[in-house]
Amino acid sequence: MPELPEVEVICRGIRPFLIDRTIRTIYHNGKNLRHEVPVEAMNRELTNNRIVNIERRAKYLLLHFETSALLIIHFGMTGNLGIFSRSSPIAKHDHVRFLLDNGTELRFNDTRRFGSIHIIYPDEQVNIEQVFFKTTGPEPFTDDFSGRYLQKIARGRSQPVKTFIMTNQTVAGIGNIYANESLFAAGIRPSRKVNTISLKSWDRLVAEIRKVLKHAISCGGSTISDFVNASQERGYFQMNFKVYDKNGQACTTCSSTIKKMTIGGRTSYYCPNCQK
DNA sequence: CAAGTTACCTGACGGC
DNA sequence: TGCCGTCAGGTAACTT
Repeated sequence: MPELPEVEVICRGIRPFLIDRTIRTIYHNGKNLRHEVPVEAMNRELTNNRIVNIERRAKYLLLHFETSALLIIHFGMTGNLGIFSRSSPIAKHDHVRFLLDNGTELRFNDTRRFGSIHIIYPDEQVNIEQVFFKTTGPEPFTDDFSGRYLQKIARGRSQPVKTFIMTNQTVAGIGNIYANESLFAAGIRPSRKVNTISLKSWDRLVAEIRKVLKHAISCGGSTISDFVNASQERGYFQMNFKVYDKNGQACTTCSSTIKKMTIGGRTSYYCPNCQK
């Protein structure tokens, strides 16, 4: 579920419930995620520690603590965070729960367990960008993400553009849904080789990626099956999908039939008339 | 090195 | 009703 817009929605949703709250107890159901859950380290570093800031970087959520300890959470395909009262029933796949000083709990739920939780120690006063995010590309909304930048790193490569923009080294946060939707908005076929794309098209793609992501955030993200924000409300950007999961349907622009193909192992959708 | 493939895990769905 | 194959928002470790 969570691409950049959904992680941003999670971030904005939990922030008001967590800033200046102190963690009292951490519970783990024993199941590992993509990596081993750092239970010992979390207990030691985060118990009785106050959350001072929460931010998103790429598809990760960063919780900053008073001691400078940092909790980094990735959501994989099905991960999510929610705020619950301590007494509300524990859901299946609630793997980690953080009991706060006001009796509420932050719960990490992840059906498929492709998510991950990392902890960065306060004494590791390293630049997180140069360590944890050293291979992560620019955020889509910053100035270093530009048509010129994409053209430069695409030089000498023959990858399909969809795979290229879904690679987090190229740009952070774009997954399968928003790659498909952005390429439609920019009029570029997902299978198009990156070394055949003009600067003008790269510029247009950058602009459309920003537009699509911002629109999705304003809609509370996309809920395909079960994504909800911190208050258990569904997103509705799926109402605005133009091509994603629209195989066989009429293009909203030209009425041509939307096609489906597999690129880099991921299902891709496009309008054969609007996207060249 | 770039690019393509596979594995990780659970659940939903369609066909038989 | 149930069994089986396929597919799903991601990513990293493989192989080619």
